[in-house]
Amino acid sequence: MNLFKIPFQHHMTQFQLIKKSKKSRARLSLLKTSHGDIEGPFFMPIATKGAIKNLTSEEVKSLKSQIILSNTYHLMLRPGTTVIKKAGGLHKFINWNSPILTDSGGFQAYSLGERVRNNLLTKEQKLSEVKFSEEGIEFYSEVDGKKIFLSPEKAVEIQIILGSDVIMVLDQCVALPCDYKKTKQAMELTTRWAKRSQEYLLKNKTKDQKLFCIVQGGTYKRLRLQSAKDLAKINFDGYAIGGLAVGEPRKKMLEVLDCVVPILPENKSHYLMGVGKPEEIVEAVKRGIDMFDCVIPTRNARHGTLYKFKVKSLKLKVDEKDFYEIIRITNSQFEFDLQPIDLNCDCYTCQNYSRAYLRHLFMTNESLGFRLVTIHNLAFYLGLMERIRKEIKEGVL
RNA sequence: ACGGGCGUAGCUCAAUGGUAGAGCUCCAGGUUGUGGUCCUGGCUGUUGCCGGUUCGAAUCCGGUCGCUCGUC
Repeated sequence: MNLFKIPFQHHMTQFQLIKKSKKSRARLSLLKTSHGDIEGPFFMPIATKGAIKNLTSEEVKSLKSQIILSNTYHLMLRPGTTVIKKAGGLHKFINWNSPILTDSGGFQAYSLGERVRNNLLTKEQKLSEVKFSEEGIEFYSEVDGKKIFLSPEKAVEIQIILGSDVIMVLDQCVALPCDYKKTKQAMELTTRWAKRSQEYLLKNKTKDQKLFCIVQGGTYKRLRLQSAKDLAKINFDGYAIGGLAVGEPRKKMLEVLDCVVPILPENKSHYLMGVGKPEEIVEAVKRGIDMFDCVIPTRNARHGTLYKFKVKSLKLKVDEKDFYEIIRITNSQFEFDLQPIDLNCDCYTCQNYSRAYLRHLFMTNESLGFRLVTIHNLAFYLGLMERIRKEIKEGVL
């Protein structure tokens, strides 16, 4: 019997702007969720299928990751919502008590479409097209080839069941280069889907689950502006920028941020999806972005590419892109190198293991190697965000 | 001592008379809301050595050196 059950309050402050930099558009923020508050700018490690590859939830927590990202599309295929519902939601299922953001599946449709277009699928995989319509997206399961239909409502419904703290709207991401007309259609469809998503969520949610919309429009400034304006008229909990870092020059990406971020609601989260390299993250923070996610630290770890700060000083000279370096651990120069990846890193890997040992683990294909360097790369990315927050606090960035 | 087998890239081996190759190693790149423990390139050769046959030899023949197995 819970007599003191507090009803969900829509009016509570969910996003707090702590500080605005005077040197750039960078900001310190606090995003409040029922699984805890998140200090921004922050980075979300990727747990597509409900796991940061090679790590336990406890390990990710001990790295001080404030939030992780999972994926609607992958989880609806396997294990399916029935299992997760029975487990009591995704948090309980994967033993992660902190916030979770779930991506909607729109990007997976785009990615699959690209693979079909470029003939990158293996013979066993079906060469079926991805079809976008007003109603939603039709594509085929990678698991058993079964036809799958994802509408904006369906995507939200699944994310409600997953229990994610931040729900992403279904969107249409276009492959670059893409002509103006097609880009415009995709952008407008994404906005209509965002409205439908919100209507569905407001009718069906029973607890604090935020909804983020997604700005589209390719590399056309006019379309990006229209997208941002249209979405800003609707009261979403956060504003994501999608469809970037998909092959366009970095300069283009920053130009889009320069024109879009200033017209997003100031008192809401700004999320740059899928980005990026360390220097890109810093540049985006300076343009007013609060949230990031990217596969780079975890995927590159598995491919033997490690990240290391070059300078001890907290000052990031990001314009010269010289504040970090890359180590390819399989290079023979590390065969006898008994020092840690980074002497100044306090991660579990650097405290206990040498480059020579990590190289040995990679050369012999021991899965422990993947675990240890994934831990380090995430420590690097999360440490980068910590430095960024500190520099904004100190008025440096 | 006799008989058989083998000798090709740093390593393991392909190529049976017609442009000397692969895998691993090594080196250099790449990876951006994970369908990826992956992808792209690059370096490396007096084919043990000497001679012969042939338009042409890693390949066939003779010799020689080395390794290996077997028999006495």
